[in-house]
Amino acid sequence: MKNRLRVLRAERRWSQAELGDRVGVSRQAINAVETGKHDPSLTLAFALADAFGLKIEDVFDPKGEGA
Amino acid sequence: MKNRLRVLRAERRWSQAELGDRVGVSRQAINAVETGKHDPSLTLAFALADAFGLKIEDVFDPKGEGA
DNA sequence: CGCGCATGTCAAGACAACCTGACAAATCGT
DNA sequence: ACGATTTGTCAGGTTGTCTTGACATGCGCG
Repeated sequence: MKNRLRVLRAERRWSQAELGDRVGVSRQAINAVETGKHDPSLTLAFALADAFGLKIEDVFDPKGEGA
Repeated sequence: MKNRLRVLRAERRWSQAELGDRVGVSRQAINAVETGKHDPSLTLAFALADAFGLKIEDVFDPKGEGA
């Protein structure tokens, strides 16, 4: 599962810790998703998309090019 | 996490087992998501949305009214 | 009635997604 | 150079997602 967290976060100048606070998870959880170690839960994926004002499909990519 | 699986499945006349086959999980996993016992993984959520030709946001609702 | 199919549910287990707490290394501002 | 922040990572533990296998129920069909 690819994601655009690092870019989206950089655009807003948010640290991993700040994003974690905003969506209600630990900074380690953000790091693990961002570096591809975990896939997020659906709940967390919704929270992350919402934090950036985007759709899940605009943040996460299940493969390479889908939509 | 609410979802429209039962309706979408009924529209296509698919059993839980058939949907499970289509997305690559057991029928019990489909049942558990459909009856609200589990939230699906993000990977499964993408697979389910894809099976219906919809976006995740059109199948799952994190609460009541979001987008 | 007897059969097949769909659904709901339980149990036991494997593994993934989270947590807290800690430590090291790179970067940034002053 | 120094201190503060950020990121990456590890350990150990809890909870959630999914698996197989099993059993009961309801429903339509012959």
